[in-house]
Amino acid sequence: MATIYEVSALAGVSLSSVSRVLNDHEHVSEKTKKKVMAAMAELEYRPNSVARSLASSRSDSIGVLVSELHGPFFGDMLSSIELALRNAGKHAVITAGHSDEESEKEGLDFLIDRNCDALILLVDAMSDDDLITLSRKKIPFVILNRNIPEIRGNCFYLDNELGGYLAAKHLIECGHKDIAYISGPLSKQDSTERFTGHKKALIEAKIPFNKALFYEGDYLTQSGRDGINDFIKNKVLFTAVACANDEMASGAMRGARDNNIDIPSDCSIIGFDNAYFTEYLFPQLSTINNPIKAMAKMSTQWILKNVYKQKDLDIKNLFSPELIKRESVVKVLAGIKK
Amino acid sequence: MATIYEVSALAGVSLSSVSRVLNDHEHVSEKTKKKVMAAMAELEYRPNSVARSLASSRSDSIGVLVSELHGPFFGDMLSSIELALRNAGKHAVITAGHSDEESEKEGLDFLIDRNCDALILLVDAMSDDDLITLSRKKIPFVILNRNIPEIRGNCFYLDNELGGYLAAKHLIECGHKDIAYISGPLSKQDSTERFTGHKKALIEAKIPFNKALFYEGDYLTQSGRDGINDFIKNKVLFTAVACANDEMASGAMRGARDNNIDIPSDCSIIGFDNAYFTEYLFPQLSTINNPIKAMAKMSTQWILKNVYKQKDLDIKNLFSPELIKRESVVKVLAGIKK
DNA sequence: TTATAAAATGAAAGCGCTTCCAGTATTTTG
DNA sequence: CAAAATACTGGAAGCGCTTTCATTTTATAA
Repeated sequence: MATIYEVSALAGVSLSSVSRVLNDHEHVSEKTKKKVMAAMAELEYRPNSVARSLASSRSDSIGVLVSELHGPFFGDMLSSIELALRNAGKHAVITAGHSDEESEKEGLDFLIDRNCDALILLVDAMSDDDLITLSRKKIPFVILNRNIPEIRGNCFYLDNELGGYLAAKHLIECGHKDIAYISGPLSKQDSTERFTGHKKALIEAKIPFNKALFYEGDYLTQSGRDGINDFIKNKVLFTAVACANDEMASGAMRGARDNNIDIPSDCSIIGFDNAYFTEYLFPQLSTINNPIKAMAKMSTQWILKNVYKQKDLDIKNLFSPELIKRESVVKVLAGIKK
Repeated sequence: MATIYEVSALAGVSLSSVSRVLNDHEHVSEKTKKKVMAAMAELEYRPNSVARSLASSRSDSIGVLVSELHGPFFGDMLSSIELALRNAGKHAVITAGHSDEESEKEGLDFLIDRNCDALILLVDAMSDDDLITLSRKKIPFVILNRNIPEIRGNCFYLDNELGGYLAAKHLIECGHKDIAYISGPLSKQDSTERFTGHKKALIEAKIPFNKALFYEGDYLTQSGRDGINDFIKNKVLFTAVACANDEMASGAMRGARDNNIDIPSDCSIIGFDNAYFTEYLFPQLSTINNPIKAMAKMSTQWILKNVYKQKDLDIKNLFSPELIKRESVVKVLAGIKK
C-alpha cells in the first residue's frame, strides 16, 4: 500500500500539500493539485483511515447500539442509517446490548473506546438517568424511539399516544364498542403511551373502559394468543381487539382461530408498527404505521448537522403514526355480534 | 482521557512495560503488573483503539458486507455474528451493497480502507470471479450462503439441493403426486440447486416432471401469488406446491385464497428457509430450516481461528437443511382432490 | 515601483500506541 | 562460584497521517 509519503515524492511536493488536497483544503494551487491527483492515481493510493483518525481525532464512524439485532425493525432501521451515513462518507459500527443492562453499558463503552464521532442509541435496558449522565460527556448522541424530556432535542420518537388513539378510533368508527386491548409491558414508556391513547379514544366516544378487556402482554407473539384466551376464559364479549404491536396481533389472530373466531367477520383486529410481515398475514393486518425508517434517517441527519456541521438540514424530533387500513378490521354488522 | 504515558508516569515504569501489561505479554513481573494496573484504575485509563490499530496494524474489527440489510435473515445473521465477535473482543463494521454490483464493490473498498482484519461477505451481485480475485489479495474473508469451488474453504453454505429434495420428498410422502414448484430466479445458484433437489425427489418417486407446474419467481412475495395464478390460468391440476423460499410461499398462500383453495385441505404448501414469520402465518408454514445463524457463527469462528489464531475451533463449511413440519402440509385424502 | 496583503508551500512536531533492540537483573547449571 | 541462560525493563523508532508555524511566492494596492 502506497503511503502519502510516496505520493508526495512522486508528485514532487511536500507531505503537507498532499494532505491538503486529500482534505480539500483551500489554498492549494490547481497545479499542485493536478500533480498530486496524478500521483495518487498512478500509485492507486488509498489513505489509511486509521492514521487519519489518530492524527485528526475524527473517525468518521458512528456507533450504533441497539438492544436487539433481530426482529422486524432492526433491518429497516439499520438499512436506513447505513445508507444515509455512507452517502455522507461515514460508516456504522454496530453493537447489540442483547436487552441486558450490563451488556448495553458494555456496548456503549465499546463504542466510545472505538473513537466513534457520535452514537445512535436504540436501547431498552438503560435508564433515563444513565442517558442523561451520558449527555454530560463530550460524545454526541441521539436516542431513537424514546423520549426523555431533559434531552428531548436528542430524541427521535413516535407519538405513541396518537397511535393508540388512531387505532382505537378506527375500531370505534367501524361501529365497535366492545374493544379488547392487548398491551405491551407497562414498564415500557411506549406501552403506556399507546394505552393512554387507546383510553382517550374510548373516553371521547363515551365508551366505558372495561378492565376485563385489558391484557398486559410482553410484545411477543405468544402473549397475543394468551390475551385472547384470557378474554375467552373470562367469558367477556368483544368484537374487536387492539394490540400494542404487530407480533401480539399475529398471536391474537391465532388465538382467535383457536377459539373458532373468524377474523375479521367475528372479530376485528388491529396491530401497531406496520412490521413488514403484516402483509403476509391472512387476513392482512390493519395497523398503525411506525415510521422507523424516517426516524432513523432523521437521527443521522442530526449527526450530520451537529457533528459534521453540514448545512441546510431540518430536524424534527416527533414523528406521527398513521392508520393503515387492510383486511383485519371491518365494520360491525347491523345485528349484535356473536 | 488519560494516555499510556500518564499511566507509565504514575506507575513509575516505562511506556513499554505499560504496553506489555496492556497486551498480556509474557515477561512482566507481578510487581510491575500490579503497579500498572493500579495506575490504570486510578486514571480510569482506556486504551485508544485507533492508536493501537495504527501501531500494530490490527484493527480488531471485522467488516460485514451484505447485499441487503433488511429482510428476515439479516437480523438473525448479524445478531449471531456480533455476539460471537464481541465475545472475542472484536467488532463488526457493517455495510450494505443494496443489491447493486457497483455499490457492493464500493462497500468492499470501504471496508478494506477501514483496515478491517477480515471480511464476512453475504453478497449477490458480485461475480464468482470478483471474489476469486479478492482471494488473491491479502485480506482474509469468508463468504456466506454461496459456494465457490475454487475457494470452497472460505465458503459457508447450505446444501440447497438436499433442502429441495427434502421438501419435495415430504410432499410425496404425504401422498402428493401433482406437485407444483415455484422457483427463485434461476440465475441464482441457490435457486437452481433447490430446484435440482426437487426434481431429484420426483425422479426417485417416478413422478414425471410437468413443465406446466413450474413457475420461475423472484423470491419476493408477489411472485408466489403470481405463480399460483399462473397454474390456475393454465388449468393444471395440483394438490401441493413447493416454494423456493418462505416469502413466495406466503404469496402462494394468498394466491390460493384468491382462488378459493383452502390451505392445507385443498392444497399443501411448503416453503424454504424457516424465516421467523412463518410461525405467524395461518396455517403455520411447513418449511425447510436454513441454519443461517449457525453458518454466521461458523464464519466468525473461521476468522477467529485463521486470523486471530485461536485454537481448538472446528470448522465446517457445508450445512444441512432440515424439514420443519407445521400446518401447511397434510396427507392427501383417500379420494382424488379437487 | 515598492509596500502590503494574501495565497501557496514545506518543515517538523505530534496523535497514542507497539515493538525491536539492547541492557540489566535474576536464575539455572555444571 | 563462574558461566550461561533466562526473565525483565527501558529507550527509541516508527505506524501514516494532520496541523501549526514559518517561509516563500504571487497578487493587489498605493
